[in-house]
Amino acid sequence: MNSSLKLSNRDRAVLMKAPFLAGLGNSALVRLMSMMTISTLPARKFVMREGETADAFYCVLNGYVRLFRLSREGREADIMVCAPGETFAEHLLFSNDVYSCNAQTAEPATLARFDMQAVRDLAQQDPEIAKALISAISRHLVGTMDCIANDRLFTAPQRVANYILSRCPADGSSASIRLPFQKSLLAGMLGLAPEALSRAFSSLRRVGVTVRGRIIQVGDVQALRNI
Amino acid sequence: MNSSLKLSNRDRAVLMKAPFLAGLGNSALVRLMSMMTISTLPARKFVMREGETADAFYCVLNGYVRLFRLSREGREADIMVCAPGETFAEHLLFSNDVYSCNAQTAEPATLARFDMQAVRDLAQQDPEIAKALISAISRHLVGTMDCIANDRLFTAPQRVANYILSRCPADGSSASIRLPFQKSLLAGMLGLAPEALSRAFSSLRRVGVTVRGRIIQVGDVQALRNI
DNA sequence: GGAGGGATTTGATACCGATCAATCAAGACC
DNA sequence: GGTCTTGATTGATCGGTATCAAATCCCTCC
Repeated sequence: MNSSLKLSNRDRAVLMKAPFLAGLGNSALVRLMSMMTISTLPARKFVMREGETADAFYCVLNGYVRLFRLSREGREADIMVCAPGETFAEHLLFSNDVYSCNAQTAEPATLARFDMQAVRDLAQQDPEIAKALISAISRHLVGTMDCIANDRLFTAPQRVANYILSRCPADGSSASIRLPFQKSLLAGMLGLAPEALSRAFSSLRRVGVTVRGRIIQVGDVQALRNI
Repeated sequence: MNSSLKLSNRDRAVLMKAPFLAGLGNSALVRLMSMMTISTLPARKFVMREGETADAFYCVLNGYVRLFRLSREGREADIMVCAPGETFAEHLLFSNDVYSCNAQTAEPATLARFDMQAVRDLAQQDPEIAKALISAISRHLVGTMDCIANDRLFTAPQRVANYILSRCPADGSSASIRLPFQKSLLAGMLGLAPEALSRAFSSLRRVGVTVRGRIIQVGDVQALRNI
């Protein structure tokens, strides 16, 4: 792990466009950015562990981070996957608690780390930052509620179709998208074993979905909506 | 539906202890309470519907409210059940959006209604209220994350055992609890069909769980933890 | 461009929970 | 207290997904 205070231009651009920071004025932005630290991590590196005291939250600048919980027998359940621009664990800011899940990089990743105590103090003073926090946490809540509904309402092929559609341009009859990560990560996001994801893809062939490596081609977007 | 500005003493006590309001100082409290409206609703009454513009959020004062989403075929998936003292839909405060799920009273209920625009204005001025919102939304996020992990890690009997344990005093070898609502509501909360809940209860008999009506008796709390 | 190794796919099987149908218990209401 | 409606249980069956094992693919690194 390499830790520094300096941002690459690419990472800086991601950070400035991150939902958490995007709406902020210059002074709030400077104050937040002056207290953060940047670190570059290898794949499969733990960023936080269930039960540790929650003294920081993070913003993903590059790569993907997987939040998951472990059962007693060691089985893993993904709770959320964070893409570049997304924050995680910021909802523990005012709870003075421990992390309730593990976070692990799914691939080499760059993260910005924010000290809880420092941001807590800022948020108390600056209503703009408080609002940014509300927005970020609200966004996550919407995501997890969607996730519960998807898990409970839809089968594996339907969840996969929903995911593909969410990454397709809304218009057009055919589309081609590229997965930004491994299929096993997508499987976890959708609450599936990798084998089940694979079978779901192949069952979508009959509605015109072709998969080769990370490339997914959709023959008829509208047909996919009806699955 | 009966709408009024007046609170019963009982409802007032619930409101004052609600996590959302509990930490507030007197002036914030007065301002919030002066803008809310109280309504008493019969069972199975819709409070909000998926797709409607989100112009209010609510705090449950009495009864239970079920948040759920519908599939195209009309199947329902519960996303969250709100008990007295809990708020819902407050996470849409800064998103200017539509409700993303339906809310229905599970039994006769009393709710406090807060106008989004009015609270939004208050939250911008009063950091105390902003903090209360962060806490309320964060609490919900923790709940939904737990829900995802439970769904994905545990079988029906395990989820039921977890629920029972969450309502048992931590110490003691035996315990007796009373469900505060119908079993069908509990089934929905746990992502189960009512039949599956029933079977889960009966499978827990062999670890000393006895169910009669709404009364659940646990012979050995520790044994239940190992399931 | 080719080898090596991890990721993905495919097949066989088992388990879990949904669904449908029928019975049973329990409140609610008069 | 008896009827009547609604909620809960039980049984039988089916579909969906996990799991384990083996084969294959793809990507990365040289």
